[in-house]
Amino acid sequence: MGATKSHIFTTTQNELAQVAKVLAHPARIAILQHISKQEGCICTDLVEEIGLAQPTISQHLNEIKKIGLLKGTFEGKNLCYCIDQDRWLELKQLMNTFFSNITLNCC
Amino acid sequence: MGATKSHIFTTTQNELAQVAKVLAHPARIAILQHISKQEGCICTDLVEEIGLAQPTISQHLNEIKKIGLLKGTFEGKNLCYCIDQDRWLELKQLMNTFFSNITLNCC
DNA sequence: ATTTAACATCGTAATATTGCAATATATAAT
DNA sequence: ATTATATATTGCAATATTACGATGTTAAAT
Repeated sequence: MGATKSHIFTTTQNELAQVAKVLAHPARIAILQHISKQEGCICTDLVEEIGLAQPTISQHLNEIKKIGLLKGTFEGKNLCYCIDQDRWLELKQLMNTFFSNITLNCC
Repeated sequence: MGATKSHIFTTTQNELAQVAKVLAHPARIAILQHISKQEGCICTDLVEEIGLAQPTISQHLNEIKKIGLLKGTFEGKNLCYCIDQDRWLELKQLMNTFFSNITLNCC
């Protein structure tokens, strides 16, 4: 025991939870907001901006990447990437649908 | 180390992450969806519906309660509660604002 | 007053997350 | 080729989450 029992839930329920999990850390919220503030792709020092150690930032970026939210060049000296528009709108839609489908017919 | 460094982030960033954290489990998504399907307040067997043990469900309900999303009677034999409308709309708004404020000006 | 039913709490095991130092890798610059 | 710089990976410690059995609590029913 201790692990989430994903198999007893629907695909959508698991998907929603997975997206929420990525957003469930202030560092990842901050990273997304910071990328969004940039003009184009981000190539600057996210480590200084956020205030966590480099491996920690790298780890958080990986979580965001896992759900397909980042695209760009990931090799070489300068990492240049940005938010994947299509995926972002997809997830925004998913969240919005969830929030809208909860009907409040009580109290 | 191992604990989230909340103090280096803004109130909004922490708040968003906290809300997302509550949604970051399929059981809690399922619970919210199930309450929403009911006509009025929920007084039925959530344990059977979801398929997790009673203490586990109780724990998840507590997480949802912590961010003020449930209201109703919590004492006695029959637990009757529902989603707090004002709070729900507040959180929906918070999430929506976050998603809308991320601008996609790249690639 | 006892029993029963519904839910909460406690204790604990399994697993996941967070964070960072150390180290590896990969490219650009010299 | 060597050095410098940027990011990834590894390994590990601290903490948090998930799940449930056992037990406690509360109130209605008998």
